[in-house]
Amino acid sequence: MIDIKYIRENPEDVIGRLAAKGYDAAVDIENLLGLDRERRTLIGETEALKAEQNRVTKLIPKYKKEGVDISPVLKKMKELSDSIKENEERLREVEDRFNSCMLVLPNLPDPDLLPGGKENNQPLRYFGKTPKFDFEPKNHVDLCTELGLIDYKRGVKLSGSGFWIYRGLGARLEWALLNFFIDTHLSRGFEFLLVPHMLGYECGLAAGQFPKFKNEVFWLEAEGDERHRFMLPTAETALVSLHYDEIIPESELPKKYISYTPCFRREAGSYRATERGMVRGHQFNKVEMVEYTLPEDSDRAFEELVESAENLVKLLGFHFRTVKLAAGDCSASMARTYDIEIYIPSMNGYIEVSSVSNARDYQARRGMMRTKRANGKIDYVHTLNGSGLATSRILPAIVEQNQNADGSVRVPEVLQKYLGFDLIK
RNA sequence: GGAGGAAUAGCGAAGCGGUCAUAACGCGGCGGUCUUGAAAACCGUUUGAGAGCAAUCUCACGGGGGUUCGAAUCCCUCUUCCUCCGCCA
Repeated sequence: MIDIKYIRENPEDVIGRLAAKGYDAAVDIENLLGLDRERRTLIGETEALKAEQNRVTKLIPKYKKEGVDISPVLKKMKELSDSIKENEERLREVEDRFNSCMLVLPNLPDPDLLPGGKENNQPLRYFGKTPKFDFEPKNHVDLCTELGLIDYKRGVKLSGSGFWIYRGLGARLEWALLNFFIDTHLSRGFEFLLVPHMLGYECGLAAGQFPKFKNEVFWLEAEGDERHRFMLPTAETALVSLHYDEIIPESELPKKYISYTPCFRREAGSYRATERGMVRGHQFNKVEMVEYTLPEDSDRAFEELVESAENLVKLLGFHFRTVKLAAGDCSASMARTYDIEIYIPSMNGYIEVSSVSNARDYQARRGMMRTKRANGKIDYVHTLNGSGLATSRILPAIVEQNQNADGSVRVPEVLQKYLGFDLIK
């Protein structure tokens, strides 16, 4: 959520910055400010009525004691009570509309981002060298199938399109990757959490994924179950809701968390050849990093998170690049995002393996996540998140970038201690 | 699944239709007095949200609704926790 006070005082700036995200907010903002005025007027009126009600209510027992006839007072009070109820009903209606307007407004992008979409993303730095092959390299789907790492057919048999099964060395490679990620994060001071894989609605709301992406997740329905639960689309949803409605003492910040979870997404997988295989599925494994910081520390924390993600890809020995996203390519909740993109030979291009973002106070406002300063002042915290990493694109990259002419695949050095061998054949 | 009980500030807990939510009382935290320092003792202080330039006002006793002039207190409903019984990997 954007600060309503900021919107009130700088509507032009808000409209301009959201335009950079490709979001035309002019009508929304005008509408919102109208509702805001209406809302505040109603609050003022209602509170004056309530103050009067409270004042007289305190006098009634006194009157009773003195034996005064209070029936005319009670009659007036009944009228007062009725008009308060009437006002409150109107207020609730206005506030409902106001809140839904507030909730759909995306976060403001940082001013230094280029406006526009993907085409304006800026690569910041490159690592490693483009792999060269003196043979015709195979794509990861063929490699994984031939080496028996992934069983695509039976995954589809069990659950339908968009699911696969890791088996044998493939399952071990997957597990080794996850352990490597977790161990590396642990050495950098993250706390490791294993969270529920199904979450209540308010988690998605705080993270900023709902109401917009309500239809992008898998909902669970059970007879007689009042609680609306969904399979989490990323551990970010859980980790960002961890401190929902809490005030964290300044001394406990920053909080640095990682979690491993499968991620469940409905997004219809593309059938383009370039996105075959495990690049986009309904379920994939990911280690997620989430950090809560003081507002003034979030820029530094952001650079650290980017570096944490880069470090993993670097240690795996990949050729990759880090890209600063244009405003329009950042997701709705985020003020800035850097993607780490890895080179996939069969696509002759880069695909995202990690996305690191700073939400600033956008998620904190939605989830009432605050900090109390040593001097007693209460501030919203900043939340940041980044994948560190999703395996579904790392494993294809490993088999493609590390393939040999005979169809075998070299195991990255950092994974060898988890697997106990250096070649998959 | 069945039967009971409970939810009040950081924690424990009192209040059970109005004069105790400016939330008693206790613990903890913070500041101070005393002390070479500490402990003890004593004194003070310690929830958050919203409206308003401000004075000030409003809201919150697990969530939501209702009864009433007035609800922490009565009623309905949901959630969570505890005790007992049943079932179960």
